[in-house]
Amino acid sequence: MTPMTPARSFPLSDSPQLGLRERKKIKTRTAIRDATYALIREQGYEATTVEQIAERAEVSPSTVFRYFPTKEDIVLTDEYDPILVRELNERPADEPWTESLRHVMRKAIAVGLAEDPEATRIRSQLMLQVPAVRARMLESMSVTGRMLGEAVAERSGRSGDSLEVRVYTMSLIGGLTEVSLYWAENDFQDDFAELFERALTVIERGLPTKNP
Amino acid sequence: MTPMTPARSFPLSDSPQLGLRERKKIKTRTAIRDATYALIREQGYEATTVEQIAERAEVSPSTVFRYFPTKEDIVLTDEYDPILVRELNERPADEPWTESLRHVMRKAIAVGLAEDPEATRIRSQLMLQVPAVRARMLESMSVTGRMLGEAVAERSGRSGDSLEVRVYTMSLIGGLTEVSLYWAENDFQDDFAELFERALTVIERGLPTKNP
DNA sequence: CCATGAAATGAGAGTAACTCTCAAAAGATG
DNA sequence: CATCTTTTGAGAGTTACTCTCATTTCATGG
Repeated sequence: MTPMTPARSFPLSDSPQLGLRERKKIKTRTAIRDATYALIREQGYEATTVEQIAERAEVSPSTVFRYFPTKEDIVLTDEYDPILVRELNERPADEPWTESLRHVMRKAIAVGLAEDPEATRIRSQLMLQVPAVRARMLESMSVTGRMLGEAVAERSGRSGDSLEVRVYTMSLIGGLTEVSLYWAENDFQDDFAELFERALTVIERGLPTKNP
Repeated sequence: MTPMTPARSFPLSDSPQLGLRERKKIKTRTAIRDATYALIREQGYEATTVEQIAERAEVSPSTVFRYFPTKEDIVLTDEYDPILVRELNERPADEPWTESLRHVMRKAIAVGLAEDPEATRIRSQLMLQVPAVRARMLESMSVTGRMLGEAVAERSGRSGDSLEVRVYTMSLIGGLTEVSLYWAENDFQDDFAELFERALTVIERGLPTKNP
């Protein structure tokens, strides 16, 4: 659920019994991300260079690239996909899986919006304005799609590699991405959850013809 | 329908009463594309530099960038989107528009496969292997989606900007993109048109649950 | 057929995202 | 504290892409 989940790494205040090394890694990771968001807010995406990001995050440019393969990824990457899938697997097994999906997505959206609304908004905005970001976003959505596909497959008694499952999940993802775009285009004025419900309805039931 | 349409420019043997200038432009355009396809076939995508492309096409690197904004676009761009939309608009107005879509897509696929099967295959392959290409492909599909959306909107008595139309077309596009990927992954052994039909069915009717 | 204007091209310099390599720094471990 | 491993920084190199300007190439009217 890349577009509406927050950017932060994990639990961040409580870092359990991880070694100092691991904790530092998490810290630089979020430092880089925070620096990036700040700079983008100030100057926009294109004007922000990786060198500037490195400077503000107080690391070397090399390190930035070690943590994020591309500049777009700094903005886009999150760690919520596995959580999302786990959540889906925990739904009661006899629930129709479209309904499960609905629940899980709804929850993901709620959490994302609550936990880091700014990041969520910045992401959607960039998705709208910067083609490279949008492209990469779709790409990463397709990864999410594959994970969902696995879960869906299990439930629906098909293989995750089957054409049917893949087409279905990707069409789902494609549709939902469009919701984010629509939301951003209208300056975040609509209620995201409601847009999402409408979208799900369309995807499930198709587009009723108004003039037959 | 970017992924399954050929790369060639227009009519190419018969260049009507276009000025010499226009004809030359078309020629360099296809020269660049042909050079690119050839080099990719020989060395792969990453290993092929724009400089090499320019050299083989006998133009300067500057010119390559004048014709195609990015390297990925050389592979991906086609001029069939408007044709596709026109075709859609020419379907009988009383035909259910899902049926119209079906017809039009089917035709696009047939034409694309017939006219330039190699380009079609190379594209799908690159989409599979090169993330940058796949990303850009999805991006360009979303443009196609918007055009389709306009047409669909007119038919279904909604605005092309409505959330419903946008979600619907993007989910359609997303699903169909997945068909190309699936096809490429399985080494083009399946019958594309048949895969496409199966995908449309899933999109229209949803995924029937096998174990309720 | 040539002169003038407009458009396309090439050459070259510049930027910024990435990649690779290697030596120095910092955390883990006994 | 000594050693081993992982992480970092520095720097050089590649390549996609941008901009500018002089030169060439086509279009056009006389």
